[in-house]
Amino acid sequence: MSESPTVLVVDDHRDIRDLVSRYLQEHGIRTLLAEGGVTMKRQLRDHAVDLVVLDIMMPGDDGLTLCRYLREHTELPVILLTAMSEETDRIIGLEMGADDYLTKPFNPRELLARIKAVLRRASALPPQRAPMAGRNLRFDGWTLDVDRHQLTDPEGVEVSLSTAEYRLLLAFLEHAGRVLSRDQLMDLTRGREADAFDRSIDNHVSRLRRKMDPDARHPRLIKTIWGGGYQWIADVEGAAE
Amino acid sequence: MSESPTVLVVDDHRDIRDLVSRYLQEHGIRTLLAEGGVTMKRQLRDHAVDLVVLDIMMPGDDGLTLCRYLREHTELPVILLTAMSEETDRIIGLEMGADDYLTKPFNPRELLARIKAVLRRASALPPQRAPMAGRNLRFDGWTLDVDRHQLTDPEGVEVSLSTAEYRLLLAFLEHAGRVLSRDQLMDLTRGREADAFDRSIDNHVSRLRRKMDPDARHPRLIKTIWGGGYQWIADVEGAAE
DNA sequence: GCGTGCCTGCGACATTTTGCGACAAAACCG
DNA sequence: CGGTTTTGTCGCAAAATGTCGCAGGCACGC
Repeated sequence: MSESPTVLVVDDHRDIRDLVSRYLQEHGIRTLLAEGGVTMKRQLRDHAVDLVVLDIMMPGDDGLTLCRYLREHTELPVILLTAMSEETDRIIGLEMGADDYLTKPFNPRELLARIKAVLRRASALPPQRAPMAGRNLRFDGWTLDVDRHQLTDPEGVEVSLSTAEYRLLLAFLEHAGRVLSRDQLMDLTRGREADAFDRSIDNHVSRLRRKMDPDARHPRLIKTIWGGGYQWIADVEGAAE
Repeated sequence: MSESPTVLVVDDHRDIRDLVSRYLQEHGIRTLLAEGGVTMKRQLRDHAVDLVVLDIMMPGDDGLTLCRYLREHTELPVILLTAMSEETDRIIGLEMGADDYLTKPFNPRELLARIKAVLRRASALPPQRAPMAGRNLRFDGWTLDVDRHQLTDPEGVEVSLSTAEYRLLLAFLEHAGRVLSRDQLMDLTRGREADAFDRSIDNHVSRLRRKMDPDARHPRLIKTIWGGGYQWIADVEGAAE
């Protein structure tokens, strides 16, 4: 999904389709469009779709009918667009099992954030929590006490980590050697909603490096994979993998 | 659960679903809805649900049947909604293992309070087994005499604790190593309802730290988990876990 | 009943952690 | 080499936490 997910936008208003489509494409998401149920089904038949954005207020086959259709015939996640006041629609939509909804008028950025959040959840890394507990992890002279959230540098000095820094470090250690995208790191550290322009992972990596890996030219611990994310490059003793 | 718990509301009356859903969402709880058993099961299949609110008076698969289904197929906590006079249903419901019930007409605020209470309980902890009694707990040089509620510092000097401080300390010792949310700590120390802006736990932690763990930078006993709560990080001898 | 002292919760303010915009620096692309 | 994309990092503001002082409540002794 980090690649380029495909989203099918179903809405009878051309201007909305265009707006959404353009915005999503500008942010690395492939879009397919449909103005109603017939086109939607053809698109689904002809293309590999990762997620459907569905306006619930449409003539003909209305949105709820299509939502039910999607539920019954596919496994696709669905995000509904509902008119501001149509609480009822929203509620029915949630009953039908939509994964999220957005009320119109909506902020495209908000839509993108929801899309990414839903897709991230679908492609999350297998967690591997249990084996870590009760261990000390060692790498390049450093020691991380997993129970105490306590980090010790090669000279034995304790270095305090904030919660987010600790989680990020642990995510790296649990997946040492693997290239982790920002989305994956976001998932591993919180599962929080990622904004389109969320640079918080970069910030935390920066803060971690300042404490642990100050030579930016030749990182010994966290390597930047240009266009891909970050990678833990030091050997880790005591890790499960 | 501190995150944003998801509650599935199962009721055949749209107005009730509507009311409950809106109220809960306004207070930071995600809601999913179902008008009956079929939708309920689909929602459970498709989403991560933390708790189910179930109307017991429904046509078709009636509420008791669904409650039994939930008991047998899930570990989810259940709160029942019952009509005022249906004492029988209520009793049967509790016998079936519902975690709480509310009689209609109910106050949404009351429902929210019950939901929070049940979730707190559910997300916590092997309930305190009696074995603590009659023991002395030791950690980092300190000793807590559980029977006498008496604390002794590493030099053998007795340190007096107020009731709340003692309970808080015991809660930590009984769940050493675990991250405890403020809600959970509230439960463990009093079972009292946690207000949104209740900072009393923070205060008690602060007071405990002043007596026992004065170096805020490098706590040896109680660590703050930002956005999560507190965690006892010292080894405890004599504890059950 | 009345004062005294301790416990407790709350408001208020200080401090820390986080996330985000902005812009500089680096990497990539021809 | 210039132009574009991606990343590094700074500063700021919002959110969460730490902590102080105060006031109400309660127990106790007079």
